[in-house]
Amino acid sequence: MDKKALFHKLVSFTSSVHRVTNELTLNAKPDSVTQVQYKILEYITVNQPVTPSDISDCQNMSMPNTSRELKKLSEYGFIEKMNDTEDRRKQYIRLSKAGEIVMEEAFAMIESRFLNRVQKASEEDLEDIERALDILQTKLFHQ
Amino acid sequence: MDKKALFHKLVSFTSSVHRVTNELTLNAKPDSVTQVQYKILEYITVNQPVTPSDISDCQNMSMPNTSRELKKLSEYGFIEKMNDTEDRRKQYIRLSKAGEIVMEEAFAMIESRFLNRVQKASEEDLEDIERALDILQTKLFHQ
DNA sequence: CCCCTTAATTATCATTTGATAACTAAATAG
DNA sequence: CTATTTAGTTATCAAATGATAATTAAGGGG
Repeated sequence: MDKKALFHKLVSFTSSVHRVTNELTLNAKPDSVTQVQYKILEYITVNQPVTPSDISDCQNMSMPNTSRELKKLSEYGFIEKMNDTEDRRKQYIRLSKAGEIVMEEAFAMIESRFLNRVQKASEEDLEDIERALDILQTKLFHQ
Repeated sequence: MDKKALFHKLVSFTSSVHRVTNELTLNAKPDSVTQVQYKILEYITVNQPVTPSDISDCQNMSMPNTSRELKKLSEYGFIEKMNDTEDRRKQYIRLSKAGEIVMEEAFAMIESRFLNRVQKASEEDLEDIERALDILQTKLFHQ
């Protein structure tokens, strides 16, 4: 296998993924939060509960900036902070009820655009897509 | 096929793609350009020649901002603008020699990280990956 | 020709994001 | 018990990005 060719295929693939992700999520984000804040909310939604350090690592932003954005999200009422009972330096962050509602709305919009995109796909196509997602997830985009 | 389940699979998949892309491209970008400028260079690299309007559409940034960043990239000597001979409003943009060198370096770094990531993959795995990329590209992330 | 549209530019301003230093408080190692 | 490390915060500044209005120049339809 020509790994160089595979690499180039990956490059144009990721570029497509980014473009389509942009299309699907366009304006899905509520106006009340910025792009970075939305990314944080998305991360929390999928991984909650998370600590500020987790967010800092995974979104690669510095702790001070992470802390600032979390403070805003907390002020807007989209997240809740809880202290760890064992290590009192740590916090656990979850979506609040309002945060859940906001993210459900965003995801509903994204989902409807996704459905639109696969509208014409046959049952077989969908199964191919699912298999392909699984393969790439486990063999290439793991961890 | 449960499309809702497929959608959720897609969500975590795209999140993985973004995470891995971040890992692979971390610090690959030359310090001389900003994140947005690098994204533009990447887009030009893969799709050249492109017009400012193409860039504006695909990176969804406004024309004024696109124009500003292209001007900077041009001043830095990374791109070249050529006029369309038929429609003299249009421009075609390509990487300059310097731009090619810079992007080759960036891609070399990304590629070596990619190779590292698929180091342990068998020949069969690689073929699976390639097939999966093709399937998703044509059936889901097309256009 | 005139009007409307398209492609791109310039200028300007507000907002977001990134980076850094200095700090508090709790845990942990010696 | 002290020193160091870890988790998180606050404040502040600089830079990057986004948004908008006004402009130039060319193409296209009537």
